[in-house]
Amino acid sequence: MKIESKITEAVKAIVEELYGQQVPDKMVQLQQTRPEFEGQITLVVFPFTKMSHKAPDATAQEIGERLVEKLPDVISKFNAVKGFLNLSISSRQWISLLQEIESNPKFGFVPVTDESPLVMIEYSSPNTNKPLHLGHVRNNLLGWALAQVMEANGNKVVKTNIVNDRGIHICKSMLAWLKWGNGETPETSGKKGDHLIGDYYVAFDKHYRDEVRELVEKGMDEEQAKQEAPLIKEAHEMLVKWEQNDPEVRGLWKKMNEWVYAGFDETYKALGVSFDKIYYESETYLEGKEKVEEGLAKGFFYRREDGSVWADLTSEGLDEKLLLRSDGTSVYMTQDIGTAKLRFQDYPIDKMIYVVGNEQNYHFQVLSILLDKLGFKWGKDLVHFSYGMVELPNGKMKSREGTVVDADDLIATMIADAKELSADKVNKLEGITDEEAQEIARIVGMGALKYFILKVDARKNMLFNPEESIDFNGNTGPFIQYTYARIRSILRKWNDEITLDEKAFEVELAEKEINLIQRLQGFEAAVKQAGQDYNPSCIANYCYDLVKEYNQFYHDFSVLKEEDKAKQQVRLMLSAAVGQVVKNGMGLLGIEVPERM
RNA sequence: GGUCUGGUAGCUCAGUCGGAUUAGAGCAACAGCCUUCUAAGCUGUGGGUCAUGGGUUCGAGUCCCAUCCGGAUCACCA
Repeated sequence: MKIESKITEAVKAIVEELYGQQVPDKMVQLQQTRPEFEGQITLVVFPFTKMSHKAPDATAQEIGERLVEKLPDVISKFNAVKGFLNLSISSRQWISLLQEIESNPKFGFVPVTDESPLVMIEYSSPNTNKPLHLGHVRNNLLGWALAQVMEANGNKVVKTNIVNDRGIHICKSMLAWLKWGNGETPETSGKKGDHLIGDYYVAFDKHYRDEVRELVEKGMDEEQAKQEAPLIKEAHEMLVKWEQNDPEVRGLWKKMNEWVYAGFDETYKALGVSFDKIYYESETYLEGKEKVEEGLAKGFFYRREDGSVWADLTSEGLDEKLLLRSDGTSVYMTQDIGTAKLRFQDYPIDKMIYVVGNEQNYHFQVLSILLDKLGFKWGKDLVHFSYGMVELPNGKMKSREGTVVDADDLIATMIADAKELSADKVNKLEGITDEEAQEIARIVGMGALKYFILKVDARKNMLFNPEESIDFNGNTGPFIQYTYARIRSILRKWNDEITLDEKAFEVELAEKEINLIQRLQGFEAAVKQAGQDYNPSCIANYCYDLVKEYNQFYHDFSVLKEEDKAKQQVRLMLSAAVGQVVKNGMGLLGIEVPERM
């Protein structure tokens, strides 16, 4: 049993004895004692002063005396400062706690059982007309990390992806390829499939803008020119053919999408993300209509004179929302309803989490209400895991202006940088093969990228400076990985020494060591909080704080050889436990930790 | 304009449920530390009106209200 739980229970009993009142757990506020005071755990007694009718310090004194009587093995002494009751915990307690942490490889995780709720997480959700960029990277990393966190909190997790594989944007790429592609394929061009298609999308846009400009020069209104340009008309014709299942168009569409998927798979693999179930919009986009008709029949929605179907959400404080166009075709919202329907057929979903940018906050607010009205039990409290945009120093990323950061380029750059950096430190890594060096560079480069993105609060917009932002010093992934590698190095040399005997329990622990154990214990809370707030960033910051504290401690470690055996064992155990927790924490973020670097 | 969201050091970011006369990291600047398990590290110095004003209370960066500034969104686009 955790030390804090023991204390919490004892305090509750004492308060009842002394003041005759039962108090809830959360009224017993325990925190780490400030370094300038004696003790390790502090009870905040202010909440109890109203019951005791005594001054804060008198109340603290009173509770302290009873605590020592009640838990003599746990609390060695106490002191009261104002309303703060500082408790000194015996070394024996700390060391057995350490032992618990070290011996449990799943420390901090709640096991998943048959009764666990099923959480579905949708993330990534790319369009198939262009390669992934930095914004997608943030989405993918957050989605993956969140899936890990939810699982660590004892949920069954299904990771899903809805691929937007149809629509006018795909037709643009297809058309451009037909016109100017000369049958180019990923094989003949040597380009990754998604980049190849992306290039044709750009080509379309360029020619299209030329056409629009020409029309405007001839005196046409710009809005009209955008509608009338031959290329866009042709693209629309292609879309109509696609919807009519024209074999030729469908064949081309299929072929080009396969190229894109092959490209995406490479990027996903490099990012270390995967999915349990992929949905394609081409297969789900018609599904929503049925549900809308159902809602119409039940009177949730209404039809206007022109035939379009709307939901009136003004009573919810929102606007009216279009669900079916006047020509009967579906819109974005309808498709999401359809996808929800299919998903619920496939899985007994208890909770649905959508990892989608904050630009769609309104959309998901509406979707939640609509799904609820349509009878999805998880609709009302679906979670829109809404993350902020990634900004560049000169503003936002805009594909049209060429200010996007391509995911594949970024990954390659990070790994190359890591390799270059480690080349300077090559003296440390004598005797490793090129393959090993490459693998370490991959782990470190990706670690830097992932940590950089995940350490920031997901909700906030973040700034990404390609030149300066990613650093391998300071609060970074490599710093944490480096510490892990050093711990592994220590353990490789000393591993046999970790066999805690009875004598070790008598070791007097230094302040720093106790702080570290307390921090290790805090991992559980960090995981729990990340699950509650749907926010992986607190895990990242936890890992950093832990490693930072360990690193400071590490400098006193050199006396190890001269220390007595028992103290060595405790310290090695402490290192092992830190390594373990770091590995668990980074694992939740999808960041690998290297054995050496 | 309505709704949502953010504002903490020159820059990028933490800050748990409201807790301790002194709000933390990193980067950048300056000064130290490599015969001892990895210096991608450690130690020190300087740098703050927690946007502004009010309120709630034993106590506010944290909660409430107002104001200022930024961002998103409010399509028969996805």
